[in-house]
Amino acid sequence: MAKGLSEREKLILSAVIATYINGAEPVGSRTISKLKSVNVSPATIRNVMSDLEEMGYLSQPHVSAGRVPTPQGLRFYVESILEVRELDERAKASIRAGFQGRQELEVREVLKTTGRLLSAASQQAAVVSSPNPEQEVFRRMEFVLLRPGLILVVLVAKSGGVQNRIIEAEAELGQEDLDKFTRYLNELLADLTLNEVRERLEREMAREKVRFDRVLGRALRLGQQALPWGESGDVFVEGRTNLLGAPEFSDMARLKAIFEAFEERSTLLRLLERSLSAPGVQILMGVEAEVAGLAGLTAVTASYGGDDQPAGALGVIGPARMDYSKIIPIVDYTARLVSQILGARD
Amino acid sequence: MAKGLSEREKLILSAVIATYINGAEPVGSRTISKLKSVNVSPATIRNVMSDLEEMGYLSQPHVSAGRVPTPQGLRFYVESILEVRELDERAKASIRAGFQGRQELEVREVLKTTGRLLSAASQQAAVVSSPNPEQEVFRRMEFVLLRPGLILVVLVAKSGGVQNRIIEAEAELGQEDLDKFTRYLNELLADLTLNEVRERLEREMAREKVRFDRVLGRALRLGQQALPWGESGDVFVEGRTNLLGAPEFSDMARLKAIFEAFEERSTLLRLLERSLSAPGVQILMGVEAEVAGLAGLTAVTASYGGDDQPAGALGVIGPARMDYSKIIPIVDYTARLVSQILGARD
DNA sequence: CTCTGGCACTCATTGTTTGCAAGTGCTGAC
DNA sequence: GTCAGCACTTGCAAACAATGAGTGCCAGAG
Repeated sequence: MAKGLSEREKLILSAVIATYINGAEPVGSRTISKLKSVNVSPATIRNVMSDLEEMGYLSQPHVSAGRVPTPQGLRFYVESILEVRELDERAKASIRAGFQGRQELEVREVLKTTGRLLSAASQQAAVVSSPNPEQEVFRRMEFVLLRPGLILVVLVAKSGGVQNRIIEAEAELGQEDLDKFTRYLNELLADLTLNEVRERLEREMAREKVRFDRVLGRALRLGQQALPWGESGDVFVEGRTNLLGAPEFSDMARLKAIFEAFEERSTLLRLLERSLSAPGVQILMGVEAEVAGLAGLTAVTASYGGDDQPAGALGVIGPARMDYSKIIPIVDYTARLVSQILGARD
Repeated sequence: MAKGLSEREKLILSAVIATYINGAEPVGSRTISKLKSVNVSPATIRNVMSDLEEMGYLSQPHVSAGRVPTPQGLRFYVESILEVRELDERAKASIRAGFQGRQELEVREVLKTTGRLLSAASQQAAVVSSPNPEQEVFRRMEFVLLRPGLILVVLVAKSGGVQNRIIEAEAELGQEDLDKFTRYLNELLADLTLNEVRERLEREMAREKVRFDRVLGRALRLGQQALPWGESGDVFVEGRTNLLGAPEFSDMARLKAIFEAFEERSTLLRLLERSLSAPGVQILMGVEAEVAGLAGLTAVTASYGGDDQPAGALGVIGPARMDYSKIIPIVDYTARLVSQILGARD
């Protein structure tokens, strides 16, 4: 990317962006010249700004307004100029504190808490996806008879994640049968990933068919019914109200579109999945290409879980105009923390 | 309540309210006089309106604007004039259809679906509270060892409701011990309500102390830890975006207050709890007294579960200006439907 | 006694004009 | 290359008039 910016140009681009970030208004040359880090006259700044505009990093809403960074300008700023400092200890402590006493919670609760902390720390909306069920390691499966023909299955992963579902079955099965099934399946499937569980069930069913063992066959069939087949994971969204303050969302129609986009779990999920492939913090600017309603917003995301095999992802969504130098380390730190908390369970 | 309204006054009050409901704007005498159900001149209507204003049922935003119903006017209308017709079969069918194939879902899923259907049918925000855990009937309890000292407890109610939590325990407990506990407790607690479970556990603990049986004592202690102590139920909120369309929420600050109020589960819960005591549909107008952020909104709620012993409540929250003749039967029908679906499991 | 047409009056709203402030681009001097 | 100065553009706010919706009241008809 065009490293061809002079130090002065970088300085002024940063200044414009920084000022824009906490003002949400076009910034003019005079404003910049008054900053103490800048020691040139407004006229000079105008010249530089004009150059930057030609390069596509700034733009003017109208002729006699100040400049506003373009998405491209922001991207360049984030990638080439911004230096991400470590999160200061106080902020870290405050995030950690939010998890205090929560280590013993169920995975879903941990992720919800994560969302809350993330949105509180960033003052933006936060999204957290639940771990990919395919990678979970089987811990235990339990059948509970609710009434004849209706069975509650509880599937526990090693991470502490729990999935419940209710399935139908032959009416004559009693709780004792189910207990037998439970013991059999738990033995058979111990310590496999869900993918392996699936395979193992298939294999065993083929085998049982040969041996013609009715009881075990039934158990295996129930086991199969209980698995989450191609079910996509959950997404937790927290802190949407943080977006309501921002002046760029004073337009009702737009706001509505944004909130509706947040209801669409599947698109959010796809958005988060993008950051599973790469390590570290990812920044998606102007999410417009992907998600209709989120046009003009920016997502800062990171994956959690193992670096090699990430389980899920989390992130922050807000106006393109957000304080990246603060938010990037927040997302980064939170992702590490979540990895650590969930990781401690394996 | 002042039944002292003449037929004509009632007619005009209804007309004003009906017009206001789908216009959101002050309505004037001429507008009313043009309705075909009204056969008097604007001047007469003005006189009547003036009387109604004196009685506190209408008010004028400013001298030369039309009239707007006051909360008192709306209340009178709903209580004394409005006749709630049965929901038409098509609307019923459409709600029922939403539950199709969902009967087998876990309680939480049923309630979430309920919220979605309710908000879709009413075009307002919907709230649904989960059944009061105290009244649930114990079905089964299961301990799963996640790692030494950390135990996942799965508590299944007869209704199919599941509660998971993770508790700490002595590190030396193995899964076999836990299985023993499970069998013992499930036997001991079968078919009790959670309240009774609590008592039973206390009693048994006192007894075991005398008998000094370490193992069973431990089991009982674990059982106690697993119970939801004074945990308030969940509230599901759906369809908040429906509120974004309404013109009365174009004010940003107000909107923010409203959305923040929706985040406050406990206040919503308190709101819903009010309708547990009375049967049928309840209407809370201008929820302001109770919940700060929801000022000027109206809640239409009903309880579900048994009539004598309601389990939870659900409702719709929207601007005071909502189509009560449509919404009341929707809430009513949905509540019955949910009662039926969840009831079928006992 | 009730209803209604007519009329004067009140105000929010809308459109227009005008002045102001912010900001730019350009030019010419250092 | 830097910068002061100046002419020019444009959004925005204030001021003002015109518009129109709606009311209250009065006097006359039924």
